[in-house]
Amino acid sequence: MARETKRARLARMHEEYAILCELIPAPACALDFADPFQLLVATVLSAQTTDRRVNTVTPELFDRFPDAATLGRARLEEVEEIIRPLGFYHAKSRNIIALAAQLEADHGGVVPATMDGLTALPGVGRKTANVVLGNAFGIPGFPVDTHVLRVTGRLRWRADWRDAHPDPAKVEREITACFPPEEWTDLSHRLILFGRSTCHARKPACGTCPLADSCPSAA
DNA sequence: ATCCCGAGGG
DNA sequence: CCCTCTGGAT
Repeated sequence: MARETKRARLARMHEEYAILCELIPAPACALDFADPFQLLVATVLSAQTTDRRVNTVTPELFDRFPDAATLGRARLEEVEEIIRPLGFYHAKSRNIIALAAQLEADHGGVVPATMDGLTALPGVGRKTANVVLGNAFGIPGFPVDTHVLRVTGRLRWRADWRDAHPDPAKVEREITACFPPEEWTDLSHRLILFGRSTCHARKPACGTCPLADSCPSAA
């Protein structure tokens, strides 16, 4: 196959995104918290876990520790007990307590609506920050997680698709340059769901994949 | 077995 | 660049 021109690749990206929009009808955020603080904590907890399981522990967690002031002063063991089913519970408990304490100290418990403010908090990287910015504040962002890295690589949506360990921030810049800001959050979400449901890490379901026709990596 | 909407640390 | 943190669902 001849080398794809930049223009052709951009057209393919938009076509494939349109197909994903049909494939995944409801792009609602699974972590649906109106309160930015609770969304932030829930998003931190969702690392290496499913949103469904996070939602099983958050009612009790936020019933006891509804805000930064209370969670920041929580006993470690008490938090551990509540979030134990998530796995990584020891590290995560320390993380969210430290996060809440820092948030209380630096911002009076109010979640900052900026990338710099969010990523300065312990346990918050660009991925988490972008999720919070998008879902709590309506600020366009493109969360890049392992699914997004894998899927954009396989689809060759980025120039460095050969790189086994791409820089997430670089991927974020590269992909957002190809879509209007109002589509970033939705695009990321759909790529993640697509990666989970079809474009698996080890055994991608190319046989039933709706993008197989145009995917350069399809088996 | 395989995977789960990461981030910090060495 | 690697590693670790962890339990539950499928």
